[in-house]
Amino acid sequence: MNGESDEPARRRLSRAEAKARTRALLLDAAARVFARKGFTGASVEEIAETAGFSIGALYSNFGGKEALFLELLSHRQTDRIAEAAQTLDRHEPGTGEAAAELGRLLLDVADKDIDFAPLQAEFWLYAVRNPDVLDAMAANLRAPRQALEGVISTSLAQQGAPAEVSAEAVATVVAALFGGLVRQRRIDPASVPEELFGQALKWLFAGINAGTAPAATESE
Amino acid sequence: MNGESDEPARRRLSRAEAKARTRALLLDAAARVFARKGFTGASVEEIAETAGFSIGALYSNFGGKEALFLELLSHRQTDRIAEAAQTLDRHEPGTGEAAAELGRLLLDVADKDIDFAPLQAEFWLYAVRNPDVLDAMAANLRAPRQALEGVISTSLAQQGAPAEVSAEAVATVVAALFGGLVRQRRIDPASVPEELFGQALKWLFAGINAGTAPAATESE
DNA sequence: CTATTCAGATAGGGATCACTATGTCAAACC
DNA sequence: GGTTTGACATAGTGATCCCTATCTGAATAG
Repeated sequence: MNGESDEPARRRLSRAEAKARTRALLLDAAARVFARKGFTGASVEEIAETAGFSIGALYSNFGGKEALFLELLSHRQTDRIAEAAQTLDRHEPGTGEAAAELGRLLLDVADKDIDFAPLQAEFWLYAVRNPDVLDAMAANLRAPRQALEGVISTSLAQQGAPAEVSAEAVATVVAALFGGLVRQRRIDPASVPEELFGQALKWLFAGINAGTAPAATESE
Repeated sequence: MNGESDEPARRRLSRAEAKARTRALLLDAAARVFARKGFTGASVEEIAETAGFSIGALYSNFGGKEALFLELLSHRQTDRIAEAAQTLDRHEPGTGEAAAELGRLLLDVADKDIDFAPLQAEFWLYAVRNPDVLDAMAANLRAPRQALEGVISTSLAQQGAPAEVSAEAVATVVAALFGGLVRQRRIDPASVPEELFGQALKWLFAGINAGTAPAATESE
């Protein structure tokens, strides 16, 4: 956009910089307020106030409450899944290291980032209630899901898992388990100790490999 | 068609019977509307109208919108978990029969009972946002969770699983996986085929049994 | 049959909400 | 330096919502 912007020491923010900053602050505030009050429960006034701006600033940067929410839905949805994929990439799954690190990740998501899970739940509810948004959401999720799938596919090959085992299926199971455990931990933390997620993954991968040799009752 | 329990041949409903009927109809309508619009998004007018009554009828039977919601939260929360436990009780887990039946149960919950998962999500969000309700919800979930735990405990013993494996942990994993897969199927049905839940459980239980012999790096 | 009770209907009040019209002041431009 | 532009603030509007006060008519009681 700008051709001659090489000035390092700029004390005052330019117009575009200031606008970008307010946009980002409004998005952060919106994420917090939507997570705490829900989409319908959140008011644009509270969002603007939380960000330190007025309602006018919000409507100057976004089309409205729904547009602001959809912006979050599109861009803040999938960070944590990619994180899990990277963690699995660094260590081989089925080992104690990967299990321990994934346990820590689950605690981070469930306990530290307390707005994350409720916001995801709001996204899911909104998508389920608005079919057009649902398609967009499924499309957004496909990329990080495939990243996870790739990592899992590699691991399965390394471990000598049966060829019939679909990496996509395993990725879906891992993601569903992660989300389910995060939610359960918010209700009853004691029932989801730090090691549980890693332990479950150990069981899962061990079971996949164990399925190679023995004659199963079913042929699929 | 008359109830033979009390007075035979009563064509008109007594006062108490009519009131109980109205209450039940209002609760059904509330479950539908809350699931489709969310707690804040649902209006008492729409709930009353859906049930075929007026706003006055609603306030004559319940303390208000929140009381109505909490009544649902307390009584309609845990039916499906108990169902899963019964299914697991009829067949041994790890077998094809149990897997197939649980797959069918998941499809029922995800596809047929389209209001179930959104309503559960609303319950979860409300509980997360209201700590006192959260405790009550955790207490409500404990009973069916222990039923599931009991079934799993028996199965683990039958299969000769390692003694260190906690039935509570496995029950938590199974429940979290179930919920996670139901939600994922609502977003992208193709990614959660009918057999996936049963397949994942097969893997899980096979992995638990496989874990008997080898020396694990961790021990707790 | 008359009186009483009460489930449910109706109407309205007070508050909140999303959004808009308009104003203001500093940055960008000539 | 004067003009224009545009980011953000302020005030107001119509709609909606939860809840309450009041009313009606039928089921119960005497």
